[in-house]
Amino acid sequence: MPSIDPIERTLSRQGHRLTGPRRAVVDTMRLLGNHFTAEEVQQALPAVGRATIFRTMKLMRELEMICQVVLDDGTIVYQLVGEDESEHHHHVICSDCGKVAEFTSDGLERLLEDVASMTGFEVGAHRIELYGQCDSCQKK
Amino acid sequence: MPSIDPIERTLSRQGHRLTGPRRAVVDTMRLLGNHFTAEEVQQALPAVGRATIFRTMKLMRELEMICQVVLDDGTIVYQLVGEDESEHHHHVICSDCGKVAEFTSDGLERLLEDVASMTGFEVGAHRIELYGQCDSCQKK
DNA sequence: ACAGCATTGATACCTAGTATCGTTTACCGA
DNA sequence: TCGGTAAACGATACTAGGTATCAATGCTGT
Repeated sequence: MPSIDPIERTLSRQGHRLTGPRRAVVDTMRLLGNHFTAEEVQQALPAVGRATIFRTMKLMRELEMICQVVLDDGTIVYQLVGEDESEHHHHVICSDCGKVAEFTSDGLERLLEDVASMTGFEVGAHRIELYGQCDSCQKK
Repeated sequence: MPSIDPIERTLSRQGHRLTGPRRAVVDTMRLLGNHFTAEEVQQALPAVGRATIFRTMKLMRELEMICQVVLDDGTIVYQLVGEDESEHHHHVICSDCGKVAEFTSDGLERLLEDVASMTGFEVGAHRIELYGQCDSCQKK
């Protein structure tokens, strides 16, 4: 009996069990909105064990259901990935409110190829994060 | 009586004391070569307190004498910044041997400006790290 | 409906770093 | 060169974010 929920569907289709704690974690992430820390998820779910929260988040990261974002001060937040936007993308992060936005850029990818060949590296992955002020924080 | 060492010179010119532990940390970093973790510095200097290692490394980061590099698995290494290459740059990291190389790219900077205006963000800082195989690891 | 294995919670542990605090020491000025 | 003093020190305890262990629980295919 596949659930209607796309995240839960993907989990079970990938051979993972659909347990109460997992559903709770997914629901909580949606409640928390744009971005959240592991600790926020944890505090919202005192009934779920700490290890389970981290295990579930790790699983979701592996299945690319959430992505990890490193803020400029080094703290780590996560964001749910929508079905449509699951393609390769990067993040712009507001240093004031912490809001995380996404962007894609073909130009960027091409430029990275150039850099790769210049340095003699064969580049497989990258981490790109931009920090600044979102438009609403600029207005304040 | 300014010392001949450029790093030590900068330290004292910026109003910081030139202590034994600080000299030891700087020397050790040079011995460790291309890149090193805080733990490696620590283990090479059992006589120096753990807190002092981290305090010194934090200070050096603030004075931009070393830069922090996040590896693809999340571990953090550091690299001494040469006097000449102290300008804005990014890192290419070998996933096999951990070697850290640097690059600069005006094109990249320009592209990031574009992305910024597209998303409505005013971007102040960024974190860019490329992961791959360096030429010598490719040959193996 | 039930066996079996994935998953769980509790707990201990880990890495990377910061805070506190009483002691030591580099440095500047006399 | 000799203090006085604030900066820096080591030891220690603590934090954040995450992993390892292991016995108990509970999904799920048949």
